[in-house]
Amino acid sequence: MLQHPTVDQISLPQVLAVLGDQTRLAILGDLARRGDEPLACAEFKLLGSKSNLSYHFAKLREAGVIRVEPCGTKRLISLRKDDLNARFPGLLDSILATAVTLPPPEKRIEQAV
Amino acid sequence: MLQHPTVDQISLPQVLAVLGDQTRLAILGDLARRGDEPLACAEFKLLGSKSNLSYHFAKLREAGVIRVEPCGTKRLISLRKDDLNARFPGLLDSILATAVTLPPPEKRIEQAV
DNA sequence: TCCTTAGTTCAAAATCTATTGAACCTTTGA
DNA sequence: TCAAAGGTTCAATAGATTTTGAACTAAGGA
Repeated sequence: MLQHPTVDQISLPQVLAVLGDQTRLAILGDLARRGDEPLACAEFKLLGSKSNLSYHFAKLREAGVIRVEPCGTKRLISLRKDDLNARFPGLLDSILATAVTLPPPEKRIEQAV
Repeated sequence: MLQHPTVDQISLPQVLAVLGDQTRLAILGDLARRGDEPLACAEFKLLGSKSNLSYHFAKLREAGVIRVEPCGTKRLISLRKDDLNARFPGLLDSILATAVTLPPPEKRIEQAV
């Protein structure tokens, strides 16, 4: 099973450090724009290579920002909205408000089909 | 004069990246605990060496998190509370709520007089 | 004027983070 | 059973960040 921190193991410095990155903020923006629907890793492919995304998902998961659940050959990514709200009230909302408006990193443009 | 970004130049990824660091979060915690009183650099000396703090203050200033004003031979550090609230409503408050409770980095303990 | 206080700057070293591609694993469907 | 889809892991590299100490600067007071 994939390791996820419990709510009280989520650390502010770690969450901030993990979200202080264009690619990971773009992942958050995509998740938020799609509502509460969990997305498979492949949905984010414009943001980087498979292995690079895998790295970013692990960072987000270890920090407690996303949940990753195996589902067949896929893995579904979802935001740990309730957990983050419980731990740091107001934080996620204020970040998402801006994250959904952020221009995506260069790569997405270059690789756009 | 010291360069400070204007309110609309403040960038979320940069603010988050800058605050995703124990030392800088501790600086924020100290500022918040002292109310709105500006503090001189030397007040933070338990958090690191002079040159190291100078580096962290520059990072915080460049990201738009603090304001640094010369005052005699000192420099007074203050939080850009209003500017951050205007740019990212709710963000600073939710971070401060936790930052003021955070255990200080190891160094402070070792160097405590 | 000279000294002290307070902080900056610089270059070097140490450390950490992100990115890549190749090889791999696991589940599912044919 | 085999192949494909969807991801992970690893080692290597590149790049960025943090830390250090020594040398420096600027303002204020004796």
